Amino acid sequence: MTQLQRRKIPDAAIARLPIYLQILNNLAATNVLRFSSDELAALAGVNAAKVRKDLSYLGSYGTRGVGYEVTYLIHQIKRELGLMREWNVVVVGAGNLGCALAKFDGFLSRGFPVVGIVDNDPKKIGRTTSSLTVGDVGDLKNIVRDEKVNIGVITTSSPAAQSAADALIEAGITSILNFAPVVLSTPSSVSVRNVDLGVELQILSYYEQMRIENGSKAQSAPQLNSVGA
Amino acid sequence: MTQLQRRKIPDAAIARLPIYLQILNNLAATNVLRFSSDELAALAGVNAAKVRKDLSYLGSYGTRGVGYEVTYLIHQIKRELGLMREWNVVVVGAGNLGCALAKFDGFLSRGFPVVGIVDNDPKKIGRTTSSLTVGDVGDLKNIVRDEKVNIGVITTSSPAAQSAADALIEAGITSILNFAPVVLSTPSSVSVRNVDLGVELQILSYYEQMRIENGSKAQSAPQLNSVGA
DNA sequence: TCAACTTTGTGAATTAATGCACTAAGCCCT
DNA sequence: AGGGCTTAGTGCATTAATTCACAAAGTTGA
Repeated sequence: MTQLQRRKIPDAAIARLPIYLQILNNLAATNVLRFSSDELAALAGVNAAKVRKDLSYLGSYGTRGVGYEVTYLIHQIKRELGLMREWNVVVVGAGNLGCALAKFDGFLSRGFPVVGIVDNDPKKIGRTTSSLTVGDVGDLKNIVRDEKVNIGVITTSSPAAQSAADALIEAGITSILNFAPVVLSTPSSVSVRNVDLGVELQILSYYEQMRIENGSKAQSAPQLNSVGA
Repeated sequence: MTQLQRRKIPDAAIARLPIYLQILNNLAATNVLRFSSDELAALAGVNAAKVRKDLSYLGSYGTRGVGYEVTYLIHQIKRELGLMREWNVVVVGAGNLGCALAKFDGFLSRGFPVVGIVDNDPKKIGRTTSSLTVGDVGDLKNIVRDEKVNIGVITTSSPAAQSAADALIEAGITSILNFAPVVLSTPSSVSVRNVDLGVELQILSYYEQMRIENGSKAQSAPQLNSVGA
């Protein structure tokens, strides 16, 4: 294998590419053909040099004096992020949130079809929600194999989250989106992103309190979150 | 005002304090009295030196050779994050997600009671969801004043999100949690945290693709997210 | 054809975050 | 009372991320 190892893009830049992509999709929808780093920076609320540097990690796709082509850049960002294909998702935990996500069309529309939902509660297994029937968490391995699942979403209660993660990993999943407010213990070969609303509110609380204490001289919260592994 | 400006804690540390807090609450619930930086580091999945540095921003509350007291540290973290009081929340957008959040008890249990929910759709206004009646977005200013709202949560569609933000800001809100996949334009005096599931999935997609391309030698996704302002 | 203008791409400086490694401090046991 | 052990606190080196500022490259118009 003399194949070139993929150029390493900084994590911080990777986290911004989806935001650029979303903005460019909006531009494309309004028939904008080109954009400059200044324009995208204004729309994304970041520094223009940062935009140029981020885009430069994809390759040299701009034209000096002109800017970047919307559709071409969309293509390049999608290629880099691995969005030229679909990634199948299974939801573990068929509670309020899990069911809401299973029927949420934002997943499918962005290329992440939810192909299964499971639970460990016999009362929930067998129920149908938006064309999916809740399966048994014990069948996860079969579901992952048969449905070619790539990503697991955990929407269980906190106490059940770790065993849900264990089951997903046992089934061969290497990417997890975790909504339970716990720190999952996983091998380093597995990617975990945490979404914890309580954490977000508590961060806001800090900056809000600071504004109150220091008058309004205080800084605001940074707009990127961090989800610890 | 010769009052000392509050010690500046790095943003990265602020984003970790809620995670420590959650772990310490679990320890307290199992009657653990003390912990060392090593133990908390293992539970939080971070470096022990980082834990010590983060906690040192709160003050010098550990005892060398012994560790930290669970309940005392909980108190200190809550004080620093502004969690000694409740912060009232209003939800803008009474769709699936908005209603789910309004009845989500994780908000209340962490000190963020949802005191109101509004929409601009006459068909939704007047409906009742878990002890709350959906109000008119036009009444936001009154609701914010009467209910002493501190934080606004945006769960509208993407096109409506900016005007929801404008309405919240007009009503005097300075902290916003945004679920719509758009970059809000807000004055720098307002704190915005974005939660975008599509972005999270796309970040996972990148690292998943990298694992496929480079064998499993590839790195995993960082576990902290970033939500740009 | 060339000068003026625009905008990318990037080296280099700066700032922020991380993690090592050591010192300081307190406990415990003999 | 004192030596050995443990662990907090932190200065410093390293790494990562951001931002500046400018050269390179292309466009446009005269």
